[in-house]
Amino acid sequence: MTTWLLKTEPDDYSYTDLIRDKRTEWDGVANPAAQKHMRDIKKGDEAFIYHTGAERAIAGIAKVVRGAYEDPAHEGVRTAAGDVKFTLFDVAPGKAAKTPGTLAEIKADPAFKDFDLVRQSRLSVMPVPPKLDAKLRKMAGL
DNA sequence: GCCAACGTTGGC
DNA sequence: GCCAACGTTGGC
Repeated sequence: MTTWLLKTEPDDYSYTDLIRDKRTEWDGVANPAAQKHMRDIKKGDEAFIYHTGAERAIAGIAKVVRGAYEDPAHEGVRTAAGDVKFTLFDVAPGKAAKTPGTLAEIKADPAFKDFDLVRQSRLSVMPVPPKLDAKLRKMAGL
């Protein structure tokens, strides 16, 4: 069981949209580093949904209802290492955050100093180490 | 609105 | 295969 963090621009797709849809394919990720992480996403994993843009806060947590599978839009494309290059996974809403776990709050805690969200601001899919997972849940009231 | 950090593209 | 130019993301 791994916990992930998924970034989204709420104007494009927000946690509220996920609640409305009840389930969605997490697509639109082209970045190779993010795709590398996505291949490891399994059914039963959980994922914080983080809103970028003006919000910069955790909006809620989602459940992975279908683990990584090949994106039919890019079928047959492989990486140099022979992995499926483009995968998708499906998520369903979990709980909405009671309190926003803001980026400012995250940055204020030295434990997050090496976290990808802080270190590599452009990465859109990243694993959350267990210690940070617990802290984030506390911050967001999840 | 700006710009740093990073990815991608295309000419060589 | 390198790298300069260009495009994009996301925090500020």
